[in-house]
Amino acid sequence: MEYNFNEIEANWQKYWAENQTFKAADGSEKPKYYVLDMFPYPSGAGLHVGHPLGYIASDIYARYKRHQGFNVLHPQGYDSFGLPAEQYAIQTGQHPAVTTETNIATYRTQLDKIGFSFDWSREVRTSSPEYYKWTQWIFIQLFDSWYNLETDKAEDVATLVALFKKEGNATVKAVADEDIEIFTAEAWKSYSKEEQETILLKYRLTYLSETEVNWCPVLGTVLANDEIVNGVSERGGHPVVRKKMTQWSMRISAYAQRLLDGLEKIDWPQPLKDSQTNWIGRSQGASVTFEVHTDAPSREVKLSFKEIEALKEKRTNTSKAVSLLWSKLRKKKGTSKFRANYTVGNLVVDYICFAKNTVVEFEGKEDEAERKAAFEQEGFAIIYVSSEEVEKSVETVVAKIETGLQFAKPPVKTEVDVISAGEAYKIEVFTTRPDTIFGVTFMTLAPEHELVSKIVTEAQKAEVANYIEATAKRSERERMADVKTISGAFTGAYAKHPFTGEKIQIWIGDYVLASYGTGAVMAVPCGDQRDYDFAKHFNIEIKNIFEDVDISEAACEDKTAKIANSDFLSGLPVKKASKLAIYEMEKRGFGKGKINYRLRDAVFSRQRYWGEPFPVYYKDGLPQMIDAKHLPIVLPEVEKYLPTEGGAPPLGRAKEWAWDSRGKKVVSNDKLKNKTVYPLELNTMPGWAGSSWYFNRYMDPTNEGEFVSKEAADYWQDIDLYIGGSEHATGHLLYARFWQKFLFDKGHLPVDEFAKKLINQGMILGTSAFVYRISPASFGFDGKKEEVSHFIKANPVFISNNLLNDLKSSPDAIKDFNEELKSMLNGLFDGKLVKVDVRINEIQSIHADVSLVNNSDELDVEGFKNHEMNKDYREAIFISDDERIVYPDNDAKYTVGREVEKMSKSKYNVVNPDAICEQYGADSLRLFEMFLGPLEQAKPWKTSGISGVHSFLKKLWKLYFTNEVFAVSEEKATKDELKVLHKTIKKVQEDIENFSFNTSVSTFMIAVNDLTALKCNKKEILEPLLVLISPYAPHIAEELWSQLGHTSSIATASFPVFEASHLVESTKVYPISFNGKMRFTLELPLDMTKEEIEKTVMAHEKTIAQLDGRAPKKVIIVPGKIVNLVG
RNA sequence: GCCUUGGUGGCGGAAUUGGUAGACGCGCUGGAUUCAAAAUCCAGUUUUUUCGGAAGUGCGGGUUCGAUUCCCGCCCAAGGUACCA
Repeated sequence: MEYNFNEIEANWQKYWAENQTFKAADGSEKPKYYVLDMFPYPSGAGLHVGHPLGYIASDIYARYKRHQGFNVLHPQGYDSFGLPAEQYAIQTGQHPAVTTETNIATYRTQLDKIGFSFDWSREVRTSSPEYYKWTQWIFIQLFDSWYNLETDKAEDVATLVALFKKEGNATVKAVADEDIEIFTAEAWKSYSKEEQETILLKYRLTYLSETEVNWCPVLGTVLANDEIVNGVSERGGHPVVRKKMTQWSMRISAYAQRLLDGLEKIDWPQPLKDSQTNWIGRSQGASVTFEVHTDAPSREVKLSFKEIEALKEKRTNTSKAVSLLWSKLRKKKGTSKFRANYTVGNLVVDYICFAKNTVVEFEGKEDEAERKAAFEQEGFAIIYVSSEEVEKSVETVVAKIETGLQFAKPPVKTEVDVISAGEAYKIEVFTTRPDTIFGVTFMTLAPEHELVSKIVTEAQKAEVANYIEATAKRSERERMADVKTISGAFTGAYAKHPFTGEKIQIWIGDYVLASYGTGAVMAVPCGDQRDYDFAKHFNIEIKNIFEDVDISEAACEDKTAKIANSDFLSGLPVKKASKLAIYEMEKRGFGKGKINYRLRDAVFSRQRYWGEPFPVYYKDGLPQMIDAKHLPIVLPEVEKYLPTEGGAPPLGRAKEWAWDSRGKKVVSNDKLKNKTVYPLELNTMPGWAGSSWYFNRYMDPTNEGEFVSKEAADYWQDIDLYIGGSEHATGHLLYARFWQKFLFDKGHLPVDEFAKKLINQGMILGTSAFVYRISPASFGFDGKKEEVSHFIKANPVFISNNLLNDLKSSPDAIKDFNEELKSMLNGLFDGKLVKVDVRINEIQSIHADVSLVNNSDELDVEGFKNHEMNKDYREAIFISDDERIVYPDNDAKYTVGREVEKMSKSKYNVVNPDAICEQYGADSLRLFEMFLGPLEQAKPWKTSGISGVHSFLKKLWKLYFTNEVFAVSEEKATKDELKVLHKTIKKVQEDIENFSFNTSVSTFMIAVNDLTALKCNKKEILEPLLVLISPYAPHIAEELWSQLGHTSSIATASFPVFEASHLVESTKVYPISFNGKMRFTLELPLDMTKEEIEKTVMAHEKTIAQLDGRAPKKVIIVPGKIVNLVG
């Protein structure tokens, strides 16, 4: 009987579908195992051989786990919202749902042909309303939650409101917007509902905000950072600009630390973990606040930091009163704002109010008279208070100060400006090197920094404005490409060094990014190369604060250098100095330890049609959630899929897109004039919304009451093995982890990481084929110009790859070839050709369809000429390797050039799995894809190799047949046969568990070769062999299994058990090596002692020959392994 | 630049904790079978060689009786990331 794979495979695929062989049972007694592939986006192009690679691997694992007795969940579905269907809709008017449906059908047919053991009863599609109902529900949950840093998890907004009611927001530790104002419980209660809502929006895990987004005008939508490559859109390569828009955002930054920590407990590939780690970008350091002087201050501090400290120490024993009074004064705002411990001249005042030019001093200092004179000279009024009166009644003292202030003069502006501290600006910076604070010699702000316009001096205004304009003009892309050029402008303003009080110039420069940290840096030129370059370029002071380090050429970024010239930090190593610096900053109130993350909140709005609608309507400009029981809010119909003329998203075209809050349903826009009808959100959700939780839906795919039931989630828990591409590292895989953690926090899921183990399958690359066209300019014709160009156009000349390589190798070869070619072509061109001058660098490479090339790289020339994409080459002339013109009736061969590239339609290197299944069978395809190489590695596809695995299957088949008749013997297996079987069991089991599928294919080949050589047809061997092979080649295994007389699927058989006893040997073929090099082998009994081995080896003739009379210095014998003689 | 992964025949790739480098397959060469082709089977296939052997896993060192494997320094390729303070 023939191995008729087409028939066998079709039969078994039908059997599996009809019998639901791979349906996963809920709540089974068996242990669970969840194997998942990243679900595909069903594109119009269908599958190519690269797509199933991961699916085959996971299928092998799933089938293996079933043989091991696990209840395996191995589902599949479609990530069916997406841009291509929408763009197709824009071009053709075809509804994306229709396109998607068609594409899914194609995918399903293709997938079915490969024989996957998917449980299709659990299929999900992100674009189906039954599914996105729950995506919308999760969105509402996020809206209803805030992140409590106290408990370090997401909580219901109700708990936040309760806190506000009780104690205001000063004590609440939450991840929230930056611009939160502090309010008391009373204030909260007094706010209107709208005001309260506006405040709450700043705390919610999904929130509306005016965000600068990546707007792509051509696509008419916002793009995520990972959708932009080199400054242009990933899809289509269109330009991208920054634009401010009101958008939904996800507060993923709240989870930055937990996303980082979680990586430690999951078994994911290191490169993937690393890219998530980099993406989150945690850096530890300090945030430091610098005060700004808008011009050179007259009251420049002349004291060193130590002196100031000494002065403070000297103050009379009033600390209790001092702090008590400060606790009241510090709360004052506006023109009666006070500062403590500020310096005026050489003195440290107790409190100072710059707006009113008044100082408040405690009585009883020994140098009181001196101080009084000094303050008055500087133009300050003085209010004296005593410790006793403060301790008696601090309120009275505050009242007294307030009265005093009323009579105080406003500050006099003198020629040299005073510190305008009443309107003092503060610049907050983030640094990872607080230890280098004494090396700060200037500050740099991003040109977009909001303070720039406020602090710039008159004199510098023009220059700064020019610079800002120049940088704004340059696109993000240009700025990135041009890293070398140093540019910047001086603002004219100065900051005060918080420790030394020294004047520090404030610059702006585009090397500082507005989007990272605070958009401002403290520049330490001696310790940071960019600051160093900037300082050198603009001639700014570079202060060396490192011990014994030469910084005349470059900054010292070495973290082992000791700090010097840094007051109290001098002599300390980096780590200690950092800690101490932070400690001091915190003590003095201008800085604190801080952890900064690069991870930004994720923009969640897309101006597209084909995505999940938001369950949101707007009332008085504030977003309102639609109650969960009215979900799903179904995507409305539109007549066109483009943005509206007014620039609103496509949903702005929908006629039925308003929410009737009384009727609780979506109604026509006409009803908007009614009081209870409100406009619905026009944006849709991004592609990652649906894919961030789908793995949980497979656990309970048809549940209408919950996104997943508690029982299902408790049973299935998480994915045990997740297989997919590494391109999702910072997109899908990060967002999905975020949602999982959120849903875990809210008690909806039992685990906070969704996939225990993840494997990235490598990409299968295409092997493109090239033909080489000689440039038309190489030919000279005798005739009119038009005739010439016509000739060249009609008759392109191609030379073969081998010929091209010959020509490349020597200039003489080209000369000869020119003559040869001229005479050859003149035969065709009636002698009109007068000149041939081939230039190698002008030869054009053109992709040829790989299906036209055979295994020896020879092109089907006629096929190429008739290919639908090669209309211009119908009359082309092909020159073969041996310099002949290729005709169908001669045997001249044209070889193509080969290059490995990404598989893509435009490169004509796509190989379709259907054709392979048709020609060799699905089992061959499956084996071959695994045999290509290690799963995680990128590897080129070469169809030629498939014959190897195909003939292996034929050999396997033959083992079960004698003279074309199925014949398996019941006889007992021999020792040798059992050895082959058990060697195979051991190796295959190890390989599967290590995901080393390529090596198990060769193990099967060895086994079948060995058994063929042994002429083995024993059931005892051949039956378990089928179970071993069935995960890889399930169709042939099922067929032979049933021929053996089994009535149930081989999927129910248990995996053969390895018995070591079959592999026990009595002898060992020892490699005998000399100085570590194997020279010959010697078979010796394993029970020989070291001494006996040495004696036998030394007596051997080859040993004597090798040693050539010398005695070995040393003899190393590892029994059972090796003998090594050292000479 | 930084991070990660890799570098082994003509090609895809094996080599489990340091112990016979090149398994298995493709391709190629020769042979058998055939009217012929396909299919199938057999032998050979790292390089070099004076046919004894010798060299050999990107390069240069090191540890070891012994290194593709471990350590140090470099080169190259692929992927990620980027004025990240």
